[in-house]
Amino acid sequence: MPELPEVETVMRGLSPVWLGQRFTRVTLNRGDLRRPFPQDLGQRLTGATVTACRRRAKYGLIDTDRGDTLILHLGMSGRMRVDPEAIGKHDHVVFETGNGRVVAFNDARRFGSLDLVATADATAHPLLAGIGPEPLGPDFGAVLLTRAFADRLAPAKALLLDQRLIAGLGNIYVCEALFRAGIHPARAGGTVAAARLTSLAAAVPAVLEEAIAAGGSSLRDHAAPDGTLGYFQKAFHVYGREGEACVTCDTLIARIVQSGRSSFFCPKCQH
DNA sequence: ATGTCCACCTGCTGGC
DNA sequence: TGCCAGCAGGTGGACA
Repeated sequence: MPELPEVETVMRGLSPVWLGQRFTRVTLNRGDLRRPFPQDLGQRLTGATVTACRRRAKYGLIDTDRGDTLILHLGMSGRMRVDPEAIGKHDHVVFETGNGRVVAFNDARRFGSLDLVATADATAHPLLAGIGPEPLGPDFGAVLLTRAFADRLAPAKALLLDQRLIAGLGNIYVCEALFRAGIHPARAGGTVAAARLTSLAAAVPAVLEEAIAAGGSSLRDHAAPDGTLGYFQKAFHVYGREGEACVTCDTLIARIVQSGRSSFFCPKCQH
């Protein structure tokens, strides 16, 4: 479920459950996801109090008063289930806190990851070190996009998905932002007109903020930890709408495959 | 460096 | 009803 707005929704949902609370028990139901869990994960977390629930790109960061930061990535199918009725098949890690709440990190496909590092080292973590600016932060804008797209042969779609250039965008929001900016997903980055890059610089934060306000997009999964569903998928203009009418011009939305992933776009509105 | 492709997993859907 | 192909929100590493 997780692009930037979904991870943001998850961390906002986790915050009232965890902030100021002490982990009383951390149960590992397997030893790894994409990568092995740190050996001492449970030991280091148990007894520690949560001081912050943050997000960087598509990573959730949970700081503790012991100077550690839990870094979690939800992969494709990861969810944080709060107070589940029962522990299920893919509840790989279960966190219990002093307030009696239970949070299960559930991830059927196991593309997610979990690591625990010193808070001071968190931004230097190999997973986070190379990630580009936050699209909702002060460093994002037309200047950054212009630099990122200049002289590039790679399609606009691929550049926006590259986490080293911009943090947090995934397949859905790239498709939606490109539609809003009138840019064809297959257009080489270096050939996108300056005016469209300016549109894109506005479209990216706009679509992300609208999605966050809607609680993210729920396709197969629950977006928020408390089980409430995000509803931004109702506002998609192109994603998943192959063969349906463009909201602007009625032309049928098309789908192409780029690097093995679907891109949805309006053949008339996007150039 | 840049661009492309595949592997990593499980689950669901739609067509036959 | 059953089977199977195709598809799914991501990323890291291998390759030319």
